[in-house]
Amino acid sequence: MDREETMVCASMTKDPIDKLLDDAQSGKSLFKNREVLHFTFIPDIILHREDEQKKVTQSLLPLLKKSRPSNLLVYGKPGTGKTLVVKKVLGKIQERVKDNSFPIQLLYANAKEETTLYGLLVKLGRQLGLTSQKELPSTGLSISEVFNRIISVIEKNGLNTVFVIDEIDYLVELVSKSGKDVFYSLTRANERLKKGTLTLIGISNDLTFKERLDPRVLSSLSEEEVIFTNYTVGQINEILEERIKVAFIPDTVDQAALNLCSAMSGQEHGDARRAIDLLRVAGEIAEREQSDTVKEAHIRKAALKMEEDKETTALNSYPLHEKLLILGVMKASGNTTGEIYQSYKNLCKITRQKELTQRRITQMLSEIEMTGLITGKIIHQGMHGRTKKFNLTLNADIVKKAFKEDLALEDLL
DNA sequence: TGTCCACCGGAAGAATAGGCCG
DNA sequence: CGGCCTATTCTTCCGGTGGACA
Repeated sequence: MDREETMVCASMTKDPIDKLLDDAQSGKSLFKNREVLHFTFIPDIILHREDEQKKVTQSLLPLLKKSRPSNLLVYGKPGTGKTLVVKKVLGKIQERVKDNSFPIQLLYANAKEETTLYGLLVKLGRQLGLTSQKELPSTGLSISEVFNRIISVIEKNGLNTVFVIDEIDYLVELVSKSGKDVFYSLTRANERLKKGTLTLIGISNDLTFKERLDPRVLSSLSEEEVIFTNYTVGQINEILEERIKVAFIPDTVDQAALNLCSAMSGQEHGDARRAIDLLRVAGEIAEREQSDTVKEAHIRKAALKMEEDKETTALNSYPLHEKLLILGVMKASGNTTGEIYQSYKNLCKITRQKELTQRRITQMLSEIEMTGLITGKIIHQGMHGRTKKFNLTLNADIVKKAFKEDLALEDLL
């Protein structure tokens, strides 16, 4: 991608920018194939996941025989290849079944990316061909109506659908907020279908989320379970080596850098995604610095950069009032809820926004606290009442940098 | 020992924004 | 269009809290 874009620009010549670009291009590249360093790039071999692949495949075998497999629950920490394996297996099954008049429709949604239950269902519906606003409006219908429409498409076309819901633990949150029992309908949808089938594959990072689930739902959702273990540092090392072979020009990654990279992401979480991303970013940094090889220092820099980027995107994805509130936390004279609320009200006045009530603000603070951008702690001050004190966990400069682009906040920075 | 601060956080329902249907 | 539906966000209301201070 990057490379293509630069080429397009460079072909237009004359500009001083192009000069720079030309120079950069003629400088040596460390990469052979950068694509491979995206975790989601699926190579044919997914290392060290043989058991899991086998289990997932086994539980989905009925699809080949035109019958409905059990619903499936997949557990594992982030970066353990859960989604990759599921997608790979389903892809292969789809491939085999393509010509025997038994099409499999694959639907994928990530519950974390949707703020509402409705949004999640719509996302799934869209993949079933309910694309137009008319067929499936993005708001306004009742949940059960959306559900009925999805079911009726499946029925009408006699589809065999596989719903893959990533981070399904998050869906429990969404459901519990609105009280509707969509989960139940989903897991039991087959009883309503005369033609076509519906198989649910839930992917979860949180091993404890079962406890929060309605037992009726649980029994039908986790007919089969596959647990993905964390990668060990050694395994991550091998995975990286494998990708390095394809992605980099030979001998451009120092052994020390490789070791550091697998250690940094492996020890704590066993997270291969992070390891691969880290390596890619480090490679890019090294290249920009015109270094011949990727060194330990580049890995460290990359780790910093990734941390910052993560925070920046998290900050930017907040709605306006949450942003104002975060700024409020930054600018407040103290860090108790009352002081933060005052500060927030002030910012509202400046930006001419209607201020929300303190109740709502405390709720927002708790929500932001969940994501880890701020930390809160309840303290009792005797006569001076009870309050919760909040602290920003990130650097104020990063917040400023992140919010700079938001026009509504321009005056505040 | 009792008071009382300053806010917590649950519950309920109003407000808003959209779609249906006659 | 008007009446009625739902989902989601926000407000209103309020009982509850733990310890410093009188």
